Amino acid sequence: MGENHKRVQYSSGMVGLRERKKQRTRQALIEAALRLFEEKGFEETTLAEIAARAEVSTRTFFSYFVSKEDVVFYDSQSRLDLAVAALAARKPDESVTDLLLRIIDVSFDHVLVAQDLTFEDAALRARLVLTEPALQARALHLLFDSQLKLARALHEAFPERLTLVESAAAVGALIGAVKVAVIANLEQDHSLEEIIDTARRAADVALAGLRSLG
Amino acid sequence: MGENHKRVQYSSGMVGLRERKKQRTRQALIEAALRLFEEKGFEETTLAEIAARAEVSTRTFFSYFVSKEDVVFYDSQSRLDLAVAALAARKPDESVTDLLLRIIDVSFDHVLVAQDLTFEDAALRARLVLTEPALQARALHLLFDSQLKLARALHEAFPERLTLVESAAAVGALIGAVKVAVIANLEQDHSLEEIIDTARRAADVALAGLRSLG
DNA sequence: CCAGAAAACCTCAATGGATGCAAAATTTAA
DNA sequence: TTAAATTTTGCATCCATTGAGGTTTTCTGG
Repeated sequence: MGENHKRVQYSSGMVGLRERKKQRTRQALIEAALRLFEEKGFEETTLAEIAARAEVSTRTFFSYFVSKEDVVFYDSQSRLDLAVAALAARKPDESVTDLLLRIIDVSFDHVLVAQDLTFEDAALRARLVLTEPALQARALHLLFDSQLKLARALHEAFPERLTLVESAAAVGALIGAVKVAVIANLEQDHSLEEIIDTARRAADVALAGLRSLG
Repeated sequence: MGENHKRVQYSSGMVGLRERKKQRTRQALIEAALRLFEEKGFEETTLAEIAARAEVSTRTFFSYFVSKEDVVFYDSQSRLDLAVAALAARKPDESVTDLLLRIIDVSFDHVLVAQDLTFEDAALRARLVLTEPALQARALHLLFDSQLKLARALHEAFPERLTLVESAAAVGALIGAVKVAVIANLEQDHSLEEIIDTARRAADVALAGLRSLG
């Protein structure tokens, strides 16, 4: 048994073993948590159980997620990044409303393809968020933060055309309309297509007013 | 010492001793909590301290409020009632947008006069909610619930004119616009008048679109 | 291959919010 | 005055979250 442990040379873009292990631990925690939430519910699952299934100590959980709720929203950051990127990549001739519509579309696409990480967790997450008050509160908080960041980004994208207040009002109106409409309607319809349709109708209501902004 | 303990006769509308004591305990808990949050911050205040200052047991706190955060929002229910009442008391000729504007106004008036319960707690509460993440999450959750209820009430007020989705979109757009705009702007201005002005401008942006609903 | 240095992990202990339960105190109604 | 109904209280307990200190693993430069 000889030389099979040559020194690894890290070229740019290459990640070391440490980093890879971290990603694996993170994934293990996410999967463990989601499976357990699915099997026995959010409240009924303890952190000790999650950590045990992921084979780490309870303490370690908190170096990956700030709270038990947070593990459910593991991809919220990348989602926001996506929206902000869509905003930054605007075409010079694009109107504000077109841009906003495109952001809505990009977000929905993201839900549909779920490139980010595996599973059909989208449905599970939706069920959990709709069911568990703690998760609902966390979701609203994250969404709100995203709105603020989007509003600032929008204002910076159109500094001459939109004031900060107008940007915030636009983002708030659009997302607020979609959010409340979708949730209010959620007890009736079920298919993803219907939900997306509801969202679009709500967005239209909100956007009609935003067109006056130019 | 003789007869100074005659039996109290309860006439209609009169509340018994039990009920009055409950109200007093509730008030004591609210005041104790707010004072302590003001003095040492939300996180730094323990339930034991709140209960001690209100002169009840720690356990009793939880028969009045479901959580530590909840004390801060002691009047959220009556606020919602107010808005729903304003909605129910619509004039037959009033348009949807006028009605929505009136609800916004009613809510602001409520902040300004604070008839409900005492103090200039409004400012303290605003500071706390803006500062403490736990309170912010709770506030967003309560606000969201209110929006859903308002949306349903609006739909029932105009069953022929607005679908549930349209009602929800309208409420979500209006409140979403106001909320995000006010918060986004909060770092700059300070006076209550400026804030209300910001809110009105945001409401205008959202309302412009809602007019298309009739 | 080896010796730090740095990063991740682990164990242990403590804090504090929240809940269930049964006994004790208080208020109401008869 | 007494019994029923309601509140309050004193535990006991659960569990999320955090801090401290020590151990293992990975990385980096000889």
